[in-house]
Amino acid sequence: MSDEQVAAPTNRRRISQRGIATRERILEAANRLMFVRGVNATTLDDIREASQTSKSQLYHHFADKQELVRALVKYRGALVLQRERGGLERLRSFSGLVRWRNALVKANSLNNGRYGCGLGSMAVELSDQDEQARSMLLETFAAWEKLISDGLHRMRDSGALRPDADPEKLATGLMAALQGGYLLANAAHNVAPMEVALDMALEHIKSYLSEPSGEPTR
Amino acid sequence: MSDEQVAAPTNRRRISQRGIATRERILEAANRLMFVRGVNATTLDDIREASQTSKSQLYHHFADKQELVRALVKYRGALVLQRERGGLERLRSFSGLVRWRNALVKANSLNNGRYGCGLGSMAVELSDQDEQARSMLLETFAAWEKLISDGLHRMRDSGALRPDADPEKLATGLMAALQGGYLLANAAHNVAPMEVALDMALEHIKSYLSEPSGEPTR
DNA sequence: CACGGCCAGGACCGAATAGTCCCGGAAGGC
DNA sequence: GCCTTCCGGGACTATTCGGTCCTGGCCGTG
Repeated sequence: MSDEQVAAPTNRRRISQRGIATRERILEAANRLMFVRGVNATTLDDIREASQTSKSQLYHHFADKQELVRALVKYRGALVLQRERGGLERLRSFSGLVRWRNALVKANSLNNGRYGCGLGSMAVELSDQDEQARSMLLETFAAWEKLISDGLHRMRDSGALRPDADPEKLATGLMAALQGGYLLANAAHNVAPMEVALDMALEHIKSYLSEPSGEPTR
Repeated sequence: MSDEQVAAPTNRRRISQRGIATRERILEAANRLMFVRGVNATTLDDIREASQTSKSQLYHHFADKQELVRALVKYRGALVLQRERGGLERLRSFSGLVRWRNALVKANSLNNGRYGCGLGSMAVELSDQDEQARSMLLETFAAWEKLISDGLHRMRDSGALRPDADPEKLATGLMAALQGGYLLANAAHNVAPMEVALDMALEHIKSYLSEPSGEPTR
């Protein structure tokens, strides 16, 4: 772990492109398998096989399973944030939110609602058993919510949202609806509940839109 | 399971009060432990120890761990529905919903948001690994939502809710907000997100209240 | 009061899975 | 072009945990 700190006299490069590729392959396999089976139900042998590597590599790149899981939390968090940045960074209007909603629903409908949210599932499974994983997930959720609330702030600044709208609370509510929607959709093997949940959150945000464009509740 | 059906000639009582008590003790212990550690992270030895019983009892009352987990799903589902029936059966007004919300938040705040919803956590952990458990959880969620939507129907029939309110969708949205709130609160070790989520859902329902009592959006 | 069935206890077994070790071989510097 | 260094492979070990089995004793019944 921290023995990279101990710089040997001769500049030794402990990084190698092949090594990085292997590490990536392991994480990618862990990501796939743990997404569908859950973290605890996935064995290291499953991962080894799926990643076309070996035990020694797993333990070369990760101290133990817990470390691998933590690395996965980081990995998956980065993936989600990157994806979400694409959909939210330029958010400036309500219709942008609708497009964002549609993209999430569409993606999840490919699985018929199964598996839920990569981050949400891990949060449920790990929050009570790995404090460090929990706090990383918490940060990721915060960053994700911030992408949303930043967009809402822009909408408020531009006058699209009324001044009394609270972007942070709206973002939290939307995130909860999203996560709850994922959860119910997973239990139902059907995206419908997720759609209903997101539509509720969007209607709630809609109720904070400024008058000009019409504010009929229905 | 169904071998009680096969009635032997002589009326043999296979039930005994002590046996029932033991079974109950096992389920109660499993309920407690799996609530805080999660299902997969709880071992049968943990349960045996916590319930002051032995291995043979576990396997006397349950065929295997999976059966125990399924029994727990039923057990916990019954508990939740019973609790929720108390809070929702007489629901007739918006303030009743607020009281219901407050009770849930208060209960969860005792854990500082930890552990989440007993049903929701199981749904996440089991949906991808036990089809039967998933469908039982799905039914339980449906029954829970029905308690809510029945109340909303009563409110609509009495004129408290506008005719264009859709009790089923509102109930699904509320349930998603609740589950998402539990999830975020668990990750944060803080009930705040759950409160925000529930308040969003309640405000959404509020927007469907009839005019007379005032309909200020804010 | 004796007998038989059911329940509690816990030692024991086997499989699965996390984690270790050693060797072969490729890559890159001297 | 050799030699050190690090990466990859997979056999091996240890442990945990689900599941079995045998023993003893309590309880109700004839």
